[in-house]
Formats: sequence, C-alpha cells, structure tokens
Amino acid sequence: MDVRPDGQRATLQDVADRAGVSLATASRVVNDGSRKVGKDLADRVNKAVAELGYTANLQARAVATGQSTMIGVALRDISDPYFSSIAAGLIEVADAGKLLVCMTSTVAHEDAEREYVALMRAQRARAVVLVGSRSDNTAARAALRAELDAFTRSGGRAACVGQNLLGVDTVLPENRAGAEALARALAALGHRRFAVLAGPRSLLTGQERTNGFRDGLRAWSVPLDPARVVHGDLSRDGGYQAMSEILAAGEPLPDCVFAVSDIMAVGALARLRSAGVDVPGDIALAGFDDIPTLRDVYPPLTTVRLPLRRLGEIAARLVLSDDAPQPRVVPVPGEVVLRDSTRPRPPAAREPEARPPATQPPATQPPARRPRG
Amino acid sequence: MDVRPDGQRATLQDVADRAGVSLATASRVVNDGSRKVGKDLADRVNKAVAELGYTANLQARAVATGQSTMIGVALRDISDPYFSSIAAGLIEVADAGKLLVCMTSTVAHEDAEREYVALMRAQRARAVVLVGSRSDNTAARAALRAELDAFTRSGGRAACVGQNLLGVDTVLPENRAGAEALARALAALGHRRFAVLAGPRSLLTGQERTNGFRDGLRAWSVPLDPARVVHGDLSRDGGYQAMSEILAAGEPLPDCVFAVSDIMAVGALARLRSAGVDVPGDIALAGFDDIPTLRDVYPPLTTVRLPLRRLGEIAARLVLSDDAPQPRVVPVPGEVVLRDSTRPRPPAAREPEARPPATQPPATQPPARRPRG
DNA sequence: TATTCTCGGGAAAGCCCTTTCCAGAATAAT
DNA sequence: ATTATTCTGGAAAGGGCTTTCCCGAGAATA
Repeated sequence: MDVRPDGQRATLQDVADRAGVSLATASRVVNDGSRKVGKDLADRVNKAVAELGYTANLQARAVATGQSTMIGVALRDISDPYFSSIAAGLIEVADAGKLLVCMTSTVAHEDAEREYVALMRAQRARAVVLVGSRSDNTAARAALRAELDAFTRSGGRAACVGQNLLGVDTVLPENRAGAEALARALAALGHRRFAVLAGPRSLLTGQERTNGFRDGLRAWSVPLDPARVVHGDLSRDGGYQAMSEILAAGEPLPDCVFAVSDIMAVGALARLRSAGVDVPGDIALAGFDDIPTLRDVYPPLTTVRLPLRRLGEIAARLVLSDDAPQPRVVPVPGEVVLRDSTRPRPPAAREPEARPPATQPPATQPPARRPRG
Repeated sequence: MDVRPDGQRATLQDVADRAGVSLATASRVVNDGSRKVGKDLADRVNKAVAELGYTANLQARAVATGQSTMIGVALRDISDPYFSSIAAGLIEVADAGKLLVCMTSTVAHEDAEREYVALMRAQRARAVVLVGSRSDNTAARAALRAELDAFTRSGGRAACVGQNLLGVDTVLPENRAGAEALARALAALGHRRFAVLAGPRSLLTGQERTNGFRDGLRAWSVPLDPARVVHGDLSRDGGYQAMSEILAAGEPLPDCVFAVSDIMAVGALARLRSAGVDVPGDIALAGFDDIPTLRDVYPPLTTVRLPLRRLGEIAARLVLSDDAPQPRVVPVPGEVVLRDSTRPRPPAAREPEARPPATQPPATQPPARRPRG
C-alpha cells in the first residue's frame, strides 16, 4: 500500500493511471452507486485501490460536492459530567449517521461560542450544537445570534440545549418546572426554612431553577429569604464555598438546602460534613440533574433527574432531520427523585404555621419515586 | 452580508469581482501576510468581504495547501469522567493551537478505533490520539497498528494514552507501579487478606493494576488468593457486581478490597453499604485514578491519583510538536492517596505472620499524602 | 433495415482556494 | 541615461475530487 515513490499519499489519478482507466471511471468505482461501471474495469480499479492503499480525500470530496459531514459541538466544560453525558448522546447519534463530531470546551470566555460558530461556518459544517445555559449578557447573545443566523442562512443547521433564546432548534430542560416540583415535594416532607445555592448570578439555568424553587415554595406559602439565596460557581468548589456562606450566616440553620446542581450539592455536602452537620439528620440537601456518577454518594442525594444522554440525542436528531426548517422547541421534563438526603422532617420539629397549599393540592405534583431503595 | 442573489455562500471570486481585483489579489488580502497588496486595493477587498459576509472555505483551503488543522480523538466513553478529564486537557491544548478537535466514543466494538483512524486518514487529519487501555486481542491490535502506520506514513502524527503497544508516541500512566505502591501502603496499614475487583479480563490496564498490586503485596509476603480476583465491567455496575461475587464467596471477608478504578470502587461501596458492611470499619476499600467528581464520596476513597487532564495535555503536545519523528514514551506516575476508606487495621485484628518486607524497605514507597484533611 | 434507446466509457468543466510565474511600473544602483 | 532591482498585480496552473456532457457500441423497438 501507499507505494507511490515520493512517499506522498496516493491520489485518485494514480489509481486511474494504474488501472488504465479514466479519472471519471475511477471516481465512479470508488463512490460506487453513482453510475455503473463494467465488471472488469471495476475490478482493475479496486485492485489498484488496494495496491496503492488509496483513501479518498474527504476534504476534496467535500469541496467538490459542496456538502460536509461535520457537526460542531460547543459545550462549557467537557470534564463536567453534566456536559459529557450530553456529549455522549450527541456523539452516539452523530456516529450512527456517519458524521464527524468536532467539539470544543467554551469555558474560556463568553465569546468562545460565537467564535466556534464562525469557525464552523468557515468549515462549511453541516450543523452546530451549543450546549449549556445562556447567560444574561444580552450583548454577547445578540452577537451569537447574528453569527448563528449567518450560519443557518448559508445552509447549516443549528440547535442548542438550554434556553430558547437563540432562534434555533432548542432542547429545553424544564428547569423551572423541575425545581418547582422539587420545592413542593420538599415542603411536603415538612421542611420550612430553605436556602438555595444558586450558581453564578448571570447564568439563566441557575436563575430558572432558583425561581422555580421559589414558586414551588410559594404554593405552600413558604417564604424564601433572599438572604438565603447565595451565588457561587457551578462547581464542587462553588457549592462548598456557598455552603460556607450559609453556615457563616449563623443560626438558625435552614431545614433544607437546595443546590441548583448536583455538583454544587456535593461540594455543599463536603462542607457540611467538615462542619460536623449531619445530612439528613441536621439539615436536608437536594441537588439537580441526577448526575450518574454521583448516584452513589452518601447519603443518596435527592435531586431532579434530567435524561442527560437523551438531551444530546434529541439535539443531534433535531439537527440531522432535514425537514422543518423553522426552529422547533423540545421541552424535556425533569423528574423529582427523593432519596435519603432529604428525610421527612419529624412533625415535632415543624413550625406551627406549616400548611399544605390551598389553591393547588399536592396531588398535582409530578410523580416522585425513590429508586434504588 | 451574504447578499448573493442565489442565497449561496459568497466565494472568493465574488469578493474579487465586487472589489474589481483579481482572484490572486483577493486571496492575498484575505490571508494577509503572504504578500503585500496596495493599500487602496486591500481596502476595496476588505470592504467587499464585509459586504458579502465572506468567510474563506477552510476545506478548500486545506485542499489547496495540503494541510489540515484537524486532530482526531478516539476515547472509550466520553461520559466516563476518566476519559472526559483527559479530553478536557486535550481540547485545551488543541484549542490553544487553533486546531479542530474531532471526537468519537469507541464503546461500540473493538474495531471502532481502527475505523476512526482510517476516517482521519481520509480526512487528512493532522494527528490522531487514541485514549484508553489496549486489550489483549492481538489481532485487532495488529490491524490497528497497520492503520496507524498508514496514517503516519502519509504524514499524520499519532499518539496514544495507555499501553505502549502501537508503535506511536505514548503517554504511559504507570498503572503497575501505582498499584504496587498502593498495595505496599495498604499492607503497611496492617491489611492482610485482599480481594481485587479487576475489570474486564481482556483489558490491559486492569491487568497491569492487578499485577502491580500483587507484586506490592508480595514485597510484604502477603499472598493474593486468585479466587479473590474477580473480573467485571470497568463501571459502577461492574464494581457492584464484582463486589457481590466477593460477598457471595462467604466468610471470611477480605480485610481490604482494591478496585482497579474509582468508578468500580464506588459501585463496590454501594454494594457493601446495601449489605450492611461498614467501610472502613468492617472492610477497607481502595480505588484507582482519583476521579475529581468522586473526591467527595463518603468515606473518602483511598486511591492512586493520576493527573488526568495532564495526560490529555501531554498527548496533545506530543502530537503537535513537529520535532522528533520517532515514537516517544512519556511515563506518568500515579500518587498514592490514603484517605478514610482504608483506615489502619487495629493490631489486635492482625494475623500473627504479618511482617514488613525484608528485601525492600517501605521507605522506597512513593510519598503518600492525605489531602483535604 | 432503419431508428431509437440504453449503457459504459472518457474528456473536460467545476468546486473554492493557493501559489507560481510573468509582466509592467517604479525605484535603485552604476 | 542605462541597467538592475524591487514592488504590485494578474493570469493561470495547480490541489483532489465530482459530475456534466458527449460519443460510440450494442440492444431493443418498429
């Protein structure tokens, strides 16, 4: 194979020469299907291909045909299990469709997503998928929208996982509804004094989850003290730090802490443990996402399960289906999963004014289950 | 922008036409640097570029120049934090070098890696990185080597993270030495009866870690009962399952269980917990990798820390440096991290024949530290 | 037998760029 | 003033592929 004297890669012309056929014929054999080629000539071409170790140059093919097989994926942080799970779903579907997935981590700066879309436009990528919460930086968002617009206008497909703010196909995790259901479930367990570890101030996902949680409490007429909503990085250390602030605020401690992501919840758990506060004995703790890798932390974490792989799969499918040029939105509900980190609060400890919601009976809550004992 | 009547993407010829210059001049302006162009003409070209929203077709450029900016990465399972951490390191370095990272998950079948390398060859990728343990399927390995050979022979660079068996640049996590050091440390803590959750039978990383562990024990003249080495999938469920087998084998339980990966260890921990076996009270448990996401499991897991991000960074740098065409090997040591999951075994419980190694004093062990209190 | 169809093959135009080569102008050196 | 040296710009030849268009030969139809 690859017997060209100059050590260079064999070209289709080499194949054609060696087989004694024209370039056109060689091409037709290699892309078999486009048009028929006589058996004997085809055999000669295949022989030449094998002998030269020829592989078609996909870049050149893409230039010639004007269509690419690349799909670009930008996510905030590939090492975060939330994103890597979504990426896994995306890759699976894309691989099945014989597409090439290009990936970047946009941790760096706000503009990274826009730059990546521009790069994908230059690469003539078939599609681009943006994964992760939007921020409330509207200027950056406008720039991103413009870039996505240019991308789609030149024939590319675009989708995002997160908020529906970019004018493209969107997979929409129901952060607000999930957090609301969680709040109701926690209130139903008897918890009354809550704190929220809310993620970065500018990130919409954190805002949605916080607001949804507040709404859920409101249904039970349980207030959420704004002073007990502390912001922090959406990471283990962010959760640790935010929990520290709650502890530093002094007595009385909340009954229950809601961290807007499991990762933060784990950081909070570590902080509580180091302070000698027992979970769930002294304080209940809940997260969001149901990160698979964290299903075995102790105590098992109450959370809102999102089908992360599916988010990626859906996004990939949206972007690969060639129908429906107009932006579609696919909401994906979360499911409250009650585990041991939020045991029912013993009635003795409850405050007198606790009462179930009047307007909306608890029966409207999404089903809550306790998997894995 | 993009004002071409047919809605198609603007081409460099369009730019040249609109600016009233030749294609060559337009090209020179766009790739500024190759050759000087008069100020006025350059301005006209830039104006046309802006008006048309022109973006160079990178595929065509790659065909013309014969060099690509793509680097392919194949890893077993992107949703596994071990791999996603490595991927993060890779992406960071590649992004800094303005390279496009294409990624795939090769969970599916043994041949997936080979196919991906072939695909990268077809794409004329600049480099390819294979991340993950080799298996002992030598036939598949030979095929993979042949494909890598074809890839490098046609000018691509290749590297792998794992075993040095592919004849390409290799980042070599010191599985054996790490496991050996871990075994010594555990023996020094007083443990004598060990079990190993060894991962899939065919995966070399699991084999190396198991063998290294056995060696370490041998230094303390502690035997490892082959019946207590059970194989299982390199996953949470695999660890759970394997631990079940150990428990099913009946009394006496081992003092200490070594799972060849943290993920398996967590599964084992869940199994022990559900059986009412206390860790570390009744049994000690250790893992390998020191997955960041699992640093906060309870009890904190003794493990061998690998600098996962760095593995990816090193691999990326190997593949991007243009010197040294011959395959290089970069060994990366692990560091034993003793945490609470393996408390010292109380002397009362120790068996009489316990004794420190005669030939190699424990002082030769790598430094063991307990971070995070 | 004459006429129309396939059918298999090649020449060549195209895809969108880069880069070499060449020509003319402007500047420098003698 | 003449030659030699830059500079600038354009024409055109690539790069490696697909695909249209055309042509001759054999098959099918009348």
